Amino acid sequence: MSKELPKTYNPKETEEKIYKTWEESGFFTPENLPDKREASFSVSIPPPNATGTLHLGHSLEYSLQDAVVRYHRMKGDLTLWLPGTDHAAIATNTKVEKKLIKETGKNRHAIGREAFVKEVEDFVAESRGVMQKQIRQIGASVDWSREAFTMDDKRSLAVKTAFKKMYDAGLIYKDYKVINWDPKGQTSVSDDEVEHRPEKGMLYTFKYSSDFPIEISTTRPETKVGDTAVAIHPDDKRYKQYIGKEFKNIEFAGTKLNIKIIADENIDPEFGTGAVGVTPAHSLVDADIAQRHSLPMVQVINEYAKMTEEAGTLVSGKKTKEAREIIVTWLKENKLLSGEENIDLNISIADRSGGIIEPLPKLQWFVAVNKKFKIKESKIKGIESNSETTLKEIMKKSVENGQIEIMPGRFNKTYFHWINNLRDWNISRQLWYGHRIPVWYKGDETLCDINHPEGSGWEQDPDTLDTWFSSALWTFSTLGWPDKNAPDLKKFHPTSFMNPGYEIIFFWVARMILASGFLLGEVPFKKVYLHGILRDSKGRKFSKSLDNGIDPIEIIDHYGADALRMSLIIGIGPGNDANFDTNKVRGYQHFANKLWNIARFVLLNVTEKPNLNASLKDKDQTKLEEQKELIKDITNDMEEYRYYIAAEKIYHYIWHILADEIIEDSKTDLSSKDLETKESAQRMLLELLMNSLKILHPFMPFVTEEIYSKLPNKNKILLIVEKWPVN
RNA sequence: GGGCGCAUAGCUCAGUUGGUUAGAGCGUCUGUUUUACACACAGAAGGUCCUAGGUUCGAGUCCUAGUGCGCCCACCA
Repeated sequence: MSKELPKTYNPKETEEKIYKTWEESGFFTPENLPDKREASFSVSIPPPNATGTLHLGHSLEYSLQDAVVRYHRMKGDLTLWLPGTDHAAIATNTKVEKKLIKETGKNRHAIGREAFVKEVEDFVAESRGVMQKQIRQIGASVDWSREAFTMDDKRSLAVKTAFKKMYDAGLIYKDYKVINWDPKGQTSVSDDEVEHRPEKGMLYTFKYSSDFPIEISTTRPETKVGDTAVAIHPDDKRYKQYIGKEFKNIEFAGTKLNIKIIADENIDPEFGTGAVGVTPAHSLVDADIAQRHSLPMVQVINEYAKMTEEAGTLVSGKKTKEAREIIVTWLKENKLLSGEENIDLNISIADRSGGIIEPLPKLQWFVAVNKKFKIKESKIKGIESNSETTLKEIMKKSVENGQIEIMPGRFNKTYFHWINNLRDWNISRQLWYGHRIPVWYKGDETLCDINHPEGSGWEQDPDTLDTWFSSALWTFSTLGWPDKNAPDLKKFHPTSFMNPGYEIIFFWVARMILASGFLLGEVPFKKVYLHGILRDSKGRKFSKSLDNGIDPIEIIDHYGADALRMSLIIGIGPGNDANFDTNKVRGYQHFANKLWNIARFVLLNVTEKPNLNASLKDKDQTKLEEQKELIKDITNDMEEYRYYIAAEKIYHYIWHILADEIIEDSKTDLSSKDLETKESAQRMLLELLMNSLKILHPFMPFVTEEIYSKLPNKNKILLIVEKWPVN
């Protein structure tokens, strides 16, 4: 070799150049891959939110996915890794509105829907550029020619088509129901977007009036002006005599209540007084009771968490918190309050805005998960074509029968538990950024269609869709669906591997299974490898308030992308949280340098034209065979998705076997005057190094590719398309 | 209230189906310019694998109970 390698490996000089070489080679696109490839292997990237820059959690995700993808590419599969971004309606809407207020002092209403959406689109375009650059820097071998966005034209068509198909099947319906309302974000949210936070509260026990026979308990006295019933357990002897009685025009805190006494199995006679004041409009549980007993619904709280006129003269127009105090005072003054007790309770919070959820009755769109429909074509085991099924059953069977394997297996339980308790999915949001609901109204007419209906006077539903509705279609909306004959769809769906965080198993994984099952009659992916949360070195979550965020680009600048990737794979098993420590990254930076110097040593010891067919001495042959055995073992680990173990074994082999033992031992042979001895040693080292580069490449693609380019025994243009050494 | 996870070297964590002297990174100590690498090499110290029982020829690994952390789900009003 003519040129001397520098003493130390410099990732900064190498990485950008190498990534460019890969992109220009076209090998990220499966159609351009060399050799005949039968089996396809496809991965959809979990699309990062278009809200801004990527964090280390993304690096974790891409490090593993890229390793998986590169392994399969080398194995000879027709390999596709499809990139893209998610418009993240609620998150982006919030972020841009905040920015707008900060910069101009105007909120979205002040500038209007059209101008606001434009504002968001500009922001998103900019963010996406940053994110694309970051994905390149980590070395992700994604097919940029297929890049997708959940709001682009193709995905919009998919969303509208999916909506219409579900609407036509009767699985999407509009209804006036009690939903989770976020007064801060001014939108409804689904059950999954509600978080619970423990808080100290007060349990008040009282009667509506002095001549009302039953005491009730509540933590929310302000809602009691909306009560229409008192529920008791049917077997409760204390109250049995009152069942069915109605008390009309009870004077209560500035309003008049009509209370019916009803019996319901779900009431716990042991709790409180054993009697519940039923508030159908402001409790999801009470709304269920109300429905069972056909109780009237009185809305006493509005969208701004203030009391309505219906709430009566005493509290009308007040905030809920003030109303509570007023009513408690009124109860005390009228000697109706018999108990106040400190109690631990959970309050509901909207996960995005942090607003306190107020259950409200509202006209919203829902996906019916328990409603039966006839599935035309099903490849899901346990669900026959042309049979009746439900979305819930699709979600259940797809996993139950093993067509989808979730790793680690313990999450199966979580998944099934969620499905069993699942209620209809509220998919409408009162936001401006997102896919607009493809339904139009004209007078009494309602029309669901992909395009604006012909004729004038049609007005589109103002609501937008839950962002997860479009994400649910991701594995196939990116492959040409709704064109059922799209070549990509045929070749690459179901996808092979999906690598999301466990925190979105409900939001996303379950919804993808639902959507793919209904629309395609098949599963969206075969393997779900869940990853955990990456925390800081002290085990704390990364958060803005702690200001402990680490920019992956800084780490890459300092230690190299290979080192970062390695540190995010080794020792991090599926579904486990991990702490991020720069010391670990530094360790693998040293490893990259070690490999570099192994290559230097080997290249220093081979002639310009080494004899690649030199006959091998027995001991050298043995070294090759031992390495083969190790590679078999590693390959087995990778087939079983134990990348976190495989990478460590490779590390150990290269450093402590190849460098510490084999190279050390070879030094005498390399300086031998016997040509055969010398050439045998040279050949052995070249082959061991070559194989080491191949097996390490999925994990540390840059440094291995760079070294590969300098080796005399390469037989491909680039390492990325080299053949995996065993099969 | 239901479900799940974790507890292994000073620190952060691996340990696949139970099988020889329990591993990695970082840290500590002692040496060493040696055909590459001081981002290195040679060597060393450091572990009752949370506790107590049990199964087994054999347990960090399986079972039971307990202790301490952590997570998820759930509107006991």
